[in-house]
Amino acid sequence: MAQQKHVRKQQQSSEAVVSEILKAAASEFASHGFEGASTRAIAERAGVFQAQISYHIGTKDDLWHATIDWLFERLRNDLEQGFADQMDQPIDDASNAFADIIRRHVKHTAQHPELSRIMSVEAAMATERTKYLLNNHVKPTFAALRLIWADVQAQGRGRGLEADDVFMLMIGLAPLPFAQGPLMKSLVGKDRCHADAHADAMVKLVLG
Amino acid sequence: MAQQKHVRKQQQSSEAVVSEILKAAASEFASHGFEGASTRAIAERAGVFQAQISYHIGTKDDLWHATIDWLFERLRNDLEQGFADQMDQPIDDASNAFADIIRRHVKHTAQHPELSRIMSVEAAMATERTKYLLNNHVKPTFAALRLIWADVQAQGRGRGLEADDVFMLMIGLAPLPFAQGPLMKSLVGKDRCHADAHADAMVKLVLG
DNA sequence: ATTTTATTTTGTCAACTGACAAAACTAATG
DNA sequence: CATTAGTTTTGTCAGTTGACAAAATAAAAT
Repeated sequence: MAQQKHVRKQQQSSEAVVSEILKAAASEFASHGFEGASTRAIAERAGVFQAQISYHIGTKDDLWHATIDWLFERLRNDLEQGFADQMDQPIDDASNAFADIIRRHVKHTAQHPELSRIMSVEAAMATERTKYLLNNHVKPTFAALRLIWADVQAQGRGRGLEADDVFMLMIGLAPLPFAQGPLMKSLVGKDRCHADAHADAMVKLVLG
Repeated sequence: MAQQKHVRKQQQSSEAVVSEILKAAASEFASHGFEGASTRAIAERAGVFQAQISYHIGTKDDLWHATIDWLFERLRNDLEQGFADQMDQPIDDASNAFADIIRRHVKHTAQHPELSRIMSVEAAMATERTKYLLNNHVKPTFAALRLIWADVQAQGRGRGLEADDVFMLMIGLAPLPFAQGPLMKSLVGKDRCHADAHADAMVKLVLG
């Protein structure tokens, strides 16, 4: 029973450690919710000590906020290009631009379902965390989308849907096959869980 | 500091106690997930002692299963009438029958959002609990719906949607304004969170 | 009225949780 | 090299958790 002391790891850059922690935290928060996730499990998954979370980030609450910021930044980076394309030709073909955004969004939730999962867990609760999510990330993002959707409507496209309807579809329907994969895969045809197919279905539903 | 001893409660029927516990459990599981919910909080909310959960129901896992069974039974009771109507006139007007089911379902999720919340939390995880949910409740329910949807399609209705698409809409979209109320109410117009309006929107989306 | 059964109430336990202090170590700085 | 700052590792703490045993009480059965 030789007490195998931890061999001290080659010291990584601080950012690398933080990044590992955030990645692990996203995963754990997504699976178990804020209260069900344990900082110890997060640390273990990240391959670091629990105390390193305190050191690099702070409390569990701090960790949650840092994780959310990180996840939304990644989402924004993925959507950004769609927005940029739209800015170049604001009047021209808004519905194509919007279709592109939907596709990017679906693709993103397929590759990174954690954010959607965390949101759906938190959205039920009306805590300070929900407010943070809403005010700092969701509202600003949708404010931008609203402008584009107005252009879509001005083109006579969008099947008479209001912007709010579209938001609900994007929040609720886009991530469904991925964020709730284990349930969906057994319930519906698994082709429905492929990102491209689902994106096409979404575009068709929203834009006709 | 007179130690205020608990005055023993007038003994209730066993079923009444169990029912209080299940109601409280649904609420807590919905808000905090399986692992985040504590049996102590559930007991307190139900107005009973923690040990009474062990006595009447068993472990936390037993409690979760009992809660799910209870919630699904209530859902089935609410949908049942729609099914029954459909059975009486199997060929006649399937799309009206389906619209009725959608409306009942939306209404139910509005009045009792707990089940949808629990499902969306569990669906992410692929645990034994997810399997239980799926095999014992979700699959059987949707098997029945599938038959009716086939009739709808035979009538040339249903906007070309496949049964799987409709399931996804019902699982993901129907509960959205209620199960994720705190987020939705601040994001979209709050009229969108009224059961009837949302039911109409759902019917329109699915049946045109 | 006495015994038996059903339920409630109190109390305890080991395991786990978030937080942090202190020590040990590494890498940069002078 | 000596010092300092940055980071990792170990260890500890009070509070919470699920589970259950034991005692106390109520209701039912005899």
